Amino acid sequence: METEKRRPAGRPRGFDADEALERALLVFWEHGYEGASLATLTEAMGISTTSMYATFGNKEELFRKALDRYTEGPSAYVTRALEKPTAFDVATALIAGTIQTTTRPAGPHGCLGVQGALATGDAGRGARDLLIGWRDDGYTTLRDRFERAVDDGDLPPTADPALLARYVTTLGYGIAVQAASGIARDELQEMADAALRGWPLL
Amino acid sequence: METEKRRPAGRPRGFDADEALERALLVFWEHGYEGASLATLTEAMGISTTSMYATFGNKEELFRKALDRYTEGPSAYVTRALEKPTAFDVATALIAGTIQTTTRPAGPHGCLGVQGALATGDAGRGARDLLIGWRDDGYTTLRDRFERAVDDGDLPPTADPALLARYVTTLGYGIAVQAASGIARDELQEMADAALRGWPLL
DNA sequence: TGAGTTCTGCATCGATCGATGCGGAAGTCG
DNA sequence: CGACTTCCGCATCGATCGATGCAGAACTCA
Repeated sequence: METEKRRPAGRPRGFDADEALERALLVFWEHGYEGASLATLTEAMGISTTSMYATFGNKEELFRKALDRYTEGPSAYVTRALEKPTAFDVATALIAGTIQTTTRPAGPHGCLGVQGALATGDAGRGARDLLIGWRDDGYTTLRDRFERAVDDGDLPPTADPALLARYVTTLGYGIAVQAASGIARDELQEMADAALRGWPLL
Repeated sequence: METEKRRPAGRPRGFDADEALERALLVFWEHGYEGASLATLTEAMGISTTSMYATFGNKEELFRKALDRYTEGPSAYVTRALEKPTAFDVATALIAGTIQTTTRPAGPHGCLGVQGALATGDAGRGARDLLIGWRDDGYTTLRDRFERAVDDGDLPPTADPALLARYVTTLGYGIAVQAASGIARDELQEMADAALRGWPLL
């Protein structure tokens, strides 16, 4: 196979698409899908609307790609947390990661997966449904992880993986809302420590 | 004082302002501040934009009044919950009320105070800040209630009222997000029961 | 009845929304 | 070089945004 990177014919792109997407992600994260206008987005990305449409398709596709980048970037703590050895460690790392990510001193407060498009008009329905699916994927993955923990004997047989996953995600979404309101990181972490003290809620 | 209701001079209003506000509330609740256009609002209210502006001021004022109506209507369970005899009863009633209100079979799912304007553009900043204040008021009132519970000996002296209030509100916001995603009422209630099993988180 | 007040239907405002057409610039090829 | 491909700056599209001017309708007063 040709690993050789041949430059494609035609005029090369005058900007870094990855960096432009990162800028777009930050705008969507801070203002939400509907609150982020094309003008605001393209200005932050440093490109014209023409280049944006040529490179990313349209606003909804741009949002979709920004969400993917969010999942693999700021939200990568989720994947790492799921690999922790015990269910308790998973839950603890998940909540800690949520708090860290939603209260970064530099960068938007809150979670893109929550505030990106929670309630929208017709124009934002695509983004809203996309985020509903995104959140549901997170829940399902976490539930599966807890089911495995029951099978492994890490969690007692009486534990309810679906309930535990619902609890942890609920806590995470609630933290995201608190963070969007500007609540401090330390206060949220103290609360979260207490919230997981009764784990696994039996 | 004159209790006699004199009809004001001039042409009387051709619609019920209270009912129009209720309709507007439902639209804001479902689509959020930015997602609710004037056209959508006035169509649901059954009046013209002229009448809307004459009666309610502008879109932001309309939202403000809709939020007040929300507080005294669908969200009135908060006031009732705070009057419960014990802190545990307060927390339980608060969460149960949240679940009931955010998952009404008829009517929008979720909480206006959360999804009304969580992340917005410049145009929605007023509504966003209004809701931040609304949520903060709820937190403060709840914290005060828990402080009273400590003073009364209802909660142990080691209990942290601020932490408990932060926990209950976080749970409530998380439930609101789950409800906006369409999660069923029963599942949320089971989860909430388990979440309050460790009360008061010591 | 006539003066004064208020409400409403219609038309429309400038601004912004997301999205596109076009022609020239900037490259890779033979 | 000349042919071909791609990208970008500029202008602009129709639709919708929130908001208003105006004239007449509908009412209370004296």
